This record gives sequence, structure tokens and C-alpha cells, in this order.
Amino acid sequence: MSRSRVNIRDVAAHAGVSHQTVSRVINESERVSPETRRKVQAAIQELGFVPSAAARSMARGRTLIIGCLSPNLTDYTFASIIQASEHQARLHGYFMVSSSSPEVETFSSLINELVGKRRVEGLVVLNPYEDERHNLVPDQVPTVYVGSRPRQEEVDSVALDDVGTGRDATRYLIELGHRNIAMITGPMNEDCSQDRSNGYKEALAEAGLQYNPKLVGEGDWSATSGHEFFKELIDDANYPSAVFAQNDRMAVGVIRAARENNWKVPDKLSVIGVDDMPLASYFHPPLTTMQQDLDAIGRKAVNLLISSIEDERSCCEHLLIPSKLVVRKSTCRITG
Amino acid sequence: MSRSRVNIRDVAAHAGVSHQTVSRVINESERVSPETRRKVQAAIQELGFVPSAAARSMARGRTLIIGCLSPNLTDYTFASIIQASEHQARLHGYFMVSSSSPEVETFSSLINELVGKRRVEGLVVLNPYEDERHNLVPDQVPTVYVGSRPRQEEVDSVALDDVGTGRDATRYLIELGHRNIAMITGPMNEDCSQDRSNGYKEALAEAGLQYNPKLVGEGDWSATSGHEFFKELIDDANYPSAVFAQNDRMAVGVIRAARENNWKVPDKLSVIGVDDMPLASYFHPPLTTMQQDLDAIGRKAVNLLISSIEDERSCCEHLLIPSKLVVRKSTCRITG
DNA sequence: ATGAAAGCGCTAACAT
DNA sequence: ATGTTAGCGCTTTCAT
Repeated sequence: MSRSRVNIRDVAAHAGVSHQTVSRVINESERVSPETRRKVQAAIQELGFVPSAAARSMARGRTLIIGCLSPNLTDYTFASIIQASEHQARLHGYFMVSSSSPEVETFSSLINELVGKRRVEGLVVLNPYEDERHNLVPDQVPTVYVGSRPRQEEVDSVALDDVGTGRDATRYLIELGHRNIAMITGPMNEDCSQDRSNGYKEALAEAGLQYNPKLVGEGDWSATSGHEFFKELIDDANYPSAVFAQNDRMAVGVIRAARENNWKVPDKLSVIGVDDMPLASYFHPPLTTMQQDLDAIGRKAVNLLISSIEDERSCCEHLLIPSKLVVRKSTCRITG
Repeated sequence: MSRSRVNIRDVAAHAGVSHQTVSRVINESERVSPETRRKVQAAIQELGFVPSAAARSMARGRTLIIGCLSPNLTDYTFASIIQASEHQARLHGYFMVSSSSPEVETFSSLINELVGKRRVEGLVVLNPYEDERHNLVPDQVPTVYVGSRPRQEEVDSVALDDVGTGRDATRYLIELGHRNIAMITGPMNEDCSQDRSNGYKEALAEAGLQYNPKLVGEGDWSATSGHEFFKELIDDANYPSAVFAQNDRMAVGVIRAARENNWKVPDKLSVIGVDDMPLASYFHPPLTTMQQDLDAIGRKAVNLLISSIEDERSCCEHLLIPSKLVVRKSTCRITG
């Protein structure tokens, strides 16, 4: 252990073979006699040899790293997808560099570094349509979009079945007897907000209910925006008996606004969210919500990505992951 | 763009210089005449040359990647520290591979891959004392422990000032007039649980209050464990008027148990948590808590790590980050 | 089944 | 200030 590090030639010398044979052994090539293999493996053990990833990347032109670009790493939905992706990547022998890029400039410089310098072999991009970032993704590099509806571009994608989610949430409220159902959406430039809204409209239509724009507002996913939305709505004469909030945080905001106005939830107002965020069952009342399978989303995104890296599969699968209604206490059958 | 990729020699040929000169230009070496530099840069532009990170790693023996090992990527505290670390790393020109290792076996294989194959130049390890994982960290590699009290090992560390946090939380309850103060801890094998407990005891002692083991229970950070803890406690004749929960999730569990028993919070029971998790202000009642500066923790951890990678600084700084009391509605002055 | 030679794309050491 | 020569540690031909 005097010099910097034992390399493949040290092992070769120690085992009395060529460095090439050592390479064959560590790469589990067939063409090595059991005898030689044994000798080499012994030498590897004795010297504590571990091949250098950089040298291997250099020689093979492959880094075994994928990049994951997300607006942030802290939102529960992002973090869960990232965790599942990372785990799945590792099962396939890849590492994952996850970076947050709240702004498009950050995103751009990340693309330059990761793709330009060939640090990564592929990209998982969360919320590509949040802003103009999708335009910055080079189309030579294998990529999967997560959380977006397929658009003109030819990129694999995985997303929650947002239309289905909006429809099922709204249907559920309708089944409970609600007729006046408000909705607070996410930012309408995001696909999922549009699709959840579309699902809401579908459910309304199939029940023969009128879509009423006055009952619909745009939020920004924050609890505060849910709170504001409902504070304004409450003054309206034709107030709703139920709210479909496009995520749990806004649902919580709505509930707070209702309580501040002495509306009991769910007795006077039913509220349903989307996500099933941590502690959703610990709010007051425990939240009824459409649960996302974030693990499946992350897992499938990476499977898609790796298959496109390794199999040269021709482009464009679009996966939709269904959500699941979780009934708790923030909704109930309409009374009176 | 016919062949695989333009390299430094292509650029050299195009600019009519040696590849070495190109190397000097892209490495911003001084020793290039403005004239030559300009020519080379033009060639780089024209050919769209971007240096390969792998080749550079190979030649320099540096990957500019650091690893971050965390029990998971989804807990709000971990995710926030990871996000801050990753951001800070990037400011220094490093990328970060963040991996979740719920089990020690996963941790072990990650160490082999990341450190053994020299993929990373250093390690940020979150919760190293959660189990035996700290024994698996090789001491040749620059490492920072996050969320642990310095022990025998000589490793840099950054952590919340857990003693101070426990003390301040308890002091605050005492100032409000509470005398019977219960506590639910995290798992007692974790340093931070021990230290927060020590802070609690200190505050009790300085107020001349008796430490009562019957009022103390061990949780696992989950809301459920807080709930269970308080359900049992409630039967006790000598019940408390306040609870110090060592994190917000357990605090929320305690509050639920109290409400189920028709104890009003904060009127009959004050509850304080630690973290200031997302939506802490949206629970019922809004949570009083000791807010962690998770950004500072992540940032300082990476600064420490990079200084130890680059400056060959001799080991062992131990940073403590203070927490901040955030008063909301789950605590109040004792009545009667 | 094994070895020799060449090269991956860059940087570093040593010329000039 | 620039070019030449060697590697970095591995994989990949191509021989044998």
C-alpha cells in the first residue's frame, strides 16, 4: 500500500498473469480457466484491489450514472419519486445525481454539466412543463418526463392519471349527494392541474351538473392559496357543499378557512384532496384524499429510462399511474 | 458531427495548435496568448466541444462528486438537509449522489461502490449512529457526520444543538408556569434523543423541578408513537399539564390522543415539538415548536467536507446549529 | 485460454 | 507561450 492505489497491473503481476486476464476476471468473462480465475481472485483479495469507476467510464464510455432534475428535493411528492427512482436505479447498477433546480437558469446549467460533459447517461425530469425547461433538454440524451402529459415532443413519460384522479374525486363527492362542488386547482400552466380539472368537468358532465366557473379558482399548491381561495368563496351566496382541492396542502388551507368561518368540516363542507401526504390522517379532520402511488411512478420512470439507455428502444411510452381513494373524515354524505 | 464526439485533438487540429494548448484554454491557464486563446475558443464554439468529465476524472484523479448517505430521502428533515447540501456542493463545482440506505447492508454496499471504486471524493452521512453503519465508513475518505454528537471517532460533524433545543423547549414550558412536564423522546440509541433529553433534565434541574421517569417515554419519531405514549400517560393520576415532544410528528400524535380524551390543547395541555415541519401551522391547534435551521446544517456540512477534501485540513470540527422557538397555539400559560 | 498492443480523452511534466 | 511525450487505469481489438 505504499503508492497511491493498487491497480489492475499490480494484481496481474502478483498473480503472474497479464493485466488483461485480470480485466477478464473482474468483468466475469467466460474465457478464463478456473485455475487462473482462482489465482487472480486471490491476488485481488490480498491486494485489496477495487477497480476504478473513472477508468472504467473512460474506457467504456459509460458512467452508470443517471441524473434526476427536480424543482426541489423537499416536497413530499418529489422526494418520494426521487427516492423510488434512486432505489430502482441502484437495483440496475446505476447511481443517481439528484439536483434541485427551482429556476430555469439552474436547470440549464445542470443540463450543460450533466449532459454536456457526459456525466450522466440519461435524465429523469420532474415537472418539465413547470416553465420553459423542457426546451432545454437535448433530444439526443435518453430522458423520461415525470408528471407531464405527453405533448408534441417525443419523450417517454410517466405521470399520475390526473384526469382519472379529478374524475374519481369529483364522482365520489357527487355520490355523497353533493351538487355544488367547488375546485381549487394548481397552477394552470402545469399539465396535471389542467388534467385534474378536466376530470372534474367530466364527472360533473356525466352527472348532468353544470360547470360553474365561479366555484373554481387557481392556487399554487400551497395551503395558503387554499385558504385564500375559500375565504373569498365563502362570501358568495351560492356557496358549495364540497370542495375538490387538487392537492392536500390546499385542502388543508380550505379546511382552515372553513373553520375560521365556523363552517364545520365535513358536516357543512366536505373537502377532498390529492396526494395522501404524510400525517394526512392527523389533520383535523383527517383528510379524505386521492392517494398517489409515488413509488410506482419513480420506479417505472427509471425502468423506462434504463431500457431506453440499454435497449436502444425506439421512443415513446407514456405511462399513467392510477390513484386510489382514501376515505377519512373530511367528507361525508350531504345532509338535509 | 459524424464520429462519436469531438475531442480536444479535433479542436486542436481545427485551431492549428497542439491539444495541450486547448487543454490550457479550457482550464483557464494563464500561459496562453490572447490571440491563441481566441482562436481556440472559436474552434471550441464551432465544433461544439465540451470536455468529458470522465476523461478529466481519469487524468486528474478527481471526480468532483460527493456522496450523501441518508436513511431515506423523504423525511422532511433529511430532504431539507440534502437539498441544502446539494445546492452548496454545486456552488463549489461538485455534484452529489444522494442515496437512501434504510438498512445497514445497503449502507455497506453503497460505501463499497462509492468509496471503493472512487466514485466520490467525500461523504456526508446523515444519522451515522442510527445503527452500526458508522463502523463501515472508511477513515481514509473525507467525511462529515450530520445529526450526531462527536464520539470517539475523529470525524467532522454538524448537528442541531440538541441539548440547547431540549433545554429551551422545556424552559419555555416552565416559564409558562408548567411544573408537571412530560416528554416523549426519539429512539434512545440516537444521539439527538439523548441530548434533547439531557436538555430537558437541565431545564428541570435549574428550575428546581424533580425529574420524573414516569412522565417520560420513548417513541420512534412517528405520530403514532406520540399518540400511544399519551394514551397511556393519560390514565396516570399525576398527569402532566405540558408535553415536550422531541419532534413535531410525535407532538401531533400527542395532541390527537389528548383530543380523543377531551383534553383541550392548549387549555388543558400544552404541547411543544421540534422541527417546524411543513404545515406545522395548519394543524389544530397550530404547533408551537423549536425550529431547526436545516439549510444551515446542510450548507455547513458540505463546507466542512469540501474544505477537508481541498485543504487537507486536519480533522475535526464539530458544529452545533441552534434552534429557534416558534410560538403558535399549542402552548399557553398554565391556568388556575 | 491467454497475452500484446492500442487507445479511451484528458492532464501533467518536461521540453523549447 | 507553445509543443512533445507520457501517462491516468481500464477495456477492446487482434494475435497466438
